[in-house]
Amino acid sequence: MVETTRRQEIEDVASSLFHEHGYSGTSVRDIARALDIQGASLYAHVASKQDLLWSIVDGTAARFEAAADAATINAEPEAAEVPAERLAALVRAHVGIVTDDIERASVFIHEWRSLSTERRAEIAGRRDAYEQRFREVIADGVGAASFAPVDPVAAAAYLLTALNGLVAWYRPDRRLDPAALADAYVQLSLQALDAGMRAEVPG
Amino acid sequence: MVETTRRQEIEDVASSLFHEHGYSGTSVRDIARALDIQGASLYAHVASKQDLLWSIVDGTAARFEAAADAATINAEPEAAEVPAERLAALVRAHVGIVTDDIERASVFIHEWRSLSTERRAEIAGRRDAYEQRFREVIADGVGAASFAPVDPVAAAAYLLTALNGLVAWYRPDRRLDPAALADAYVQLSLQALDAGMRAEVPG
DNA sequence: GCTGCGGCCTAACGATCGTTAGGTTGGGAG
DNA sequence: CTCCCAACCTAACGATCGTTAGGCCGCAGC
Repeated sequence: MVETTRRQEIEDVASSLFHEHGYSGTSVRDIARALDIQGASLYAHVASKQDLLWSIVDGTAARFEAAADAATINAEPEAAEVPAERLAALVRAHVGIVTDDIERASVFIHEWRSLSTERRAEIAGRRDAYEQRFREVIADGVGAASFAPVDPVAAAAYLLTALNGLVAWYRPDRRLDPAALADAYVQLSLQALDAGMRAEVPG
Repeated sequence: MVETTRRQEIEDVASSLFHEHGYSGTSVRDIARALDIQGASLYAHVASKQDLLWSIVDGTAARFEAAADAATINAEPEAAEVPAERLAALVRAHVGIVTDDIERASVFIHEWRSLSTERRAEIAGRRDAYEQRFREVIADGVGAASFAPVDPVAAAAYLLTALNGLVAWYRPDRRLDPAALADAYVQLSLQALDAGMRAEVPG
């Protein structure tokens, strides 16, 4: 059986509602109603509505970061030197986190702006550091002429917003399961940088 | 001199605030404060807060549709048959509308979910029809083997969310003006479908 | 059998929400 | 000079907001 604490249930329900109606579009009483309890009863488990948002955003940020860490480390040593391989691993990791829990990912991607000033600043920094990983791989690939010459900042933003856009349309179904989706998104992302044949015909 | 009605001013201010804090995160009194008037005074110009959102969303939807119409018509006749050219025109038109008024575009892209049920349904339909244009061009290109074999639904969603993602990060500056940005985004989008060399080496 | 406690309750607080009602002002048209 | 009308005002409405205070209940451990 699955051990699910009440706090986790609350965060699940909150993620779902924040995903559907946004943070300011969701009231504490809305969350409570979905759990069949009174609004005030939530405060036995949660310090504030902000605290709830922070738990979801911070936890999801950590999962993105951990997945990116794993993607850059676990590859075979020689693959770590090929920009296309490194980028493919980053894209696959990102898509994996998104499809694994669309609602939490959506809250992280869209609702972090509703955080308090200091927390919003922290998340902004962590997001920038995360995006920097993409910029560096792209810049490496451009430098090695295995990618087409593109502005790494614009290209990284292009790729990441495309991946994040998944939360706006993807729903798990049989026609396109998460594995096939990840394959398609890796293919599109590598091709966007004109990777693939370039690596084989240098000069 | 520019003829600016009070109603337009209000919509400008509302677009800016909806863009920054979201529809439910913005109060009528917030909008009024930015105009240096009282909240209740807004109702001399606006039927309701929802009406304001609808004006912005509906108007921006119309601008996207008109730009896509123009992009598919005004090209030279022979270019209209080349999927890569048609897609490039669609991408350039879309990026143009976004960069021309980031705030309104952002409200259209993100806040249409806050519309009332019937209006949300209408916009959902128009968005789907708009996305369908991308799907058809992609399917044509795949069928003609000028694009790599990809799922047109996933590819169209990938492209459109990448373009829409502009509102999350792009700010007009000198380093990357709208024209250069559009060029970069057209390049990335065409390459994502592996267009370009394929058209030259058929079979 | 008592204690502790997680989990939930009702009642209420001050603030803010979208919106309505009714009145005042200033400048342009007849 | 008079009239009109867009633009804005103050005051207030009922509803809902996030949150606090204080109490009740059932169950596990000593």
